[in-house]
Amino acid sequence: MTDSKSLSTFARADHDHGRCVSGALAAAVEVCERRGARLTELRRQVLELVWRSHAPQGAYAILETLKRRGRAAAPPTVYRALDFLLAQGLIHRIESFNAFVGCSSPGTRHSGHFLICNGCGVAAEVDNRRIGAAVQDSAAAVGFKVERQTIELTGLCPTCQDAPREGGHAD
Amino acid sequence: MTDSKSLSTFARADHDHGRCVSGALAAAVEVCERRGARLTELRRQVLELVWRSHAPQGAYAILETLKRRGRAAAPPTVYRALDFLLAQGLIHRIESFNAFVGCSSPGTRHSGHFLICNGCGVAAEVDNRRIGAAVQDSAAAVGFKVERQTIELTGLCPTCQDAPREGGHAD
DNA sequence: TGCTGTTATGTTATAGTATTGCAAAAACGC
DNA sequence: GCGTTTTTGCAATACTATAACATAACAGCA
Repeated sequence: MTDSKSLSTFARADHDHGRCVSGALAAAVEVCERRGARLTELRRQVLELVWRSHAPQGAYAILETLKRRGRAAAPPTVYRALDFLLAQGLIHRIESFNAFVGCSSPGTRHSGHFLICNGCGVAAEVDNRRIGAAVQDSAAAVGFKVERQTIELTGLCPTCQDAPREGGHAD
Repeated sequence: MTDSKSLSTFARADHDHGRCVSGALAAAVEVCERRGARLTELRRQVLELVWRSHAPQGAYAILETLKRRGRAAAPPTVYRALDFLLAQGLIHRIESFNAFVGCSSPGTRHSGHFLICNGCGVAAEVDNRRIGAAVQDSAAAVGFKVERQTIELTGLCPTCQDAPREGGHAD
């Protein structure tokens, strides 16, 4: 009996990740189209790299990969693309890791709450009304007006609890 | 009708901050004594500087102030002192600001949840059972074992809502 | 007191993360 | 096509954090 919903459950290593990526790209095209925002080739590539894994990716890791793929780039190039994607709600920033992860339900209204596994590095986005309600309540009690929520829970996912040494970092 | 408790409400600019500082230092002495941890002069100074304001302080700001007070220091000096204070639960790290703030109830069991004002920069620590419960619940629903919580809500404190342009950053 | 193991601090260098400022190029509206 | 706006390229620099090794301070004890 819970009203929590896992938007992207902890993916097993053997899941078909290609579908995650293509789904995310398709959703991004759709969202940007609807808003008249320009999903340029660079931005599309960066989004794809963020989605490379369910583990949050650092900006410089993305930069390196871009370069290896033949696209000359400097830090601002990547950060600007990331800023765009953040603004469109296509990715989230994980503050406690200085890294970025794909949004599992772009276009819908939600504040990202994350479960991040210390074993495999995967970040799962959850949407739980009770968290949002408790948070709003707590803030309202002291007259605080919330603009942005950063809720990041680190720990161990089910798989890594069972096999603490086998999880391996999902890169 | 709420079970939330503000550990350090949004302090008015005119509050007697000296009492905040001396109280925090006294509590730190007591906590360290009890645990056989060594609150050295350097660590005491750094703790005092973290408590300089209710706005989170960056490591390099602390470093600069230390230097200006005649204590030669390099980054590792400050970071090591901060690590010690974190380990003793005397300060908290605000991930979304890369900064540190004094713990308002050192020695007691709690996971720091913060309300951070974009106007004056002040961070207030709140302890709300419902947030903790909702969070645990949400994690348990997918079999996740939480080790650490990062909960940071940014927005506007009551004062800065009333006078959006007068708040001024509390340094 | 002096020895010794441990903890804390000093110091230099470097790694990692992010932004500023300005110039060139591409896309858009007309 | 032409002027405007947006995006990207590029170089420099700012900000945040740690590694590695040397020295100093401290605690317990012979």
